[in-house]
Amino acid sequence: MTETDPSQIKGFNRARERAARALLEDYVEMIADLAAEFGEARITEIAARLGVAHPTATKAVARLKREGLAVSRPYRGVFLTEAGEALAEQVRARHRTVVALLRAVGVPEDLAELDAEGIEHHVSTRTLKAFEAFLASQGGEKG
Amino acid sequence: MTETDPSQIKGFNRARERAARALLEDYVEMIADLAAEFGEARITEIAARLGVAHPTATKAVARLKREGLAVSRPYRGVFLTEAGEALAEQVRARHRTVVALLRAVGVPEDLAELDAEGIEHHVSTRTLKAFEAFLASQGGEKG
DNA sequence: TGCGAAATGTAGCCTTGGCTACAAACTTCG
DNA sequence: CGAAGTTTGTAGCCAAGGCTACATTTCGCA
Ligand SMILES: [Mn+2]
Ligand SMILES: [Mn+2]
Ligand SMILES: [Mn+2]
Ligand SMILES: [Mn+2]
Repeated sequence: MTETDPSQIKGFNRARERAARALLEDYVEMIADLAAEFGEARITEIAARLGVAHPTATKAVARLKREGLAVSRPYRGVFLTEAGEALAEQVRARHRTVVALLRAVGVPEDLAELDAEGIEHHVSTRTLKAFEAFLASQGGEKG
Repeated sequence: MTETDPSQIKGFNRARERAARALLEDYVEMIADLAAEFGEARITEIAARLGVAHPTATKAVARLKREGLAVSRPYRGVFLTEAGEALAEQVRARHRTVVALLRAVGVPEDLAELDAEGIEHHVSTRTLKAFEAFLASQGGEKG
């Protein structure tokens, strides 16, 4: 009896892994936003928009660099590598889809945006596909 | 120009706060499960089901005790306080609703269960209400 | 041009949440 | 009843992600 359910463990482990990646994803997305707006992402601006102190942003960017997602030189802006750009695009698309799904099931826009910031990091690729299919069916039905 | 959007900061801050609570919530839910099944929750069993080493579970339980959610004596089982029970019930209900919503928009059952383990912690009360309303409307429509 | 303000870097601290290794207590059973 | 096995506790390590305080560099402008 009482065999520990492996799929339950899997769920917890996955949630932990995704939580660990969440920060990286938000930084990458933010850097892409700033690059689009100003041509470069400055540490101070990244920190301000994420609501953290600047040394916190510096540490996170160091981690991005270590993982090959960004590059930077001292006292200069931060730039995404190709891998970083690709991740940013994926993250941004997922964010949009999650917000759209929340809206589609009746969550008010402001709240959808707030909750999506956390939810998005736990939505797997296949679940995202399901969201897209659902949205397509809804869109077609009602216009 | 370029005023930092306060609602965006709010979203990131909220996601961070919720991520910090996620672990506590999973422990409380697990302890409630084990209490229902065995009458008490042992450290070894908690650790096994969450997929962590036992000292990790011990530390987390210490935090639960510090926050008034659980009690325990050395070499004995862990028990929830009234506050802990209340949180467990709330967490369990939210978990069910999140899974149901994912299923309702077309996510396969196994995947819904896996993704819900992470998503649930970022669903606010009002968003949960919206999910329930959506599910009720779906259920009524099709039976 | 150069000085003051702003941005960035760096040092060092804290908490959380992982881990391994080992010590101590409890339980089971011969 | 006591030895062996199981469970729990404890010590100590690590990385991530927060922070403040202070040093240094860059930038804007008088
Ligand atoms: Mn996010
Ligand atoms: Mn996002
Ligand atoms: Mn969970
Ligand atoms: Mn859960």
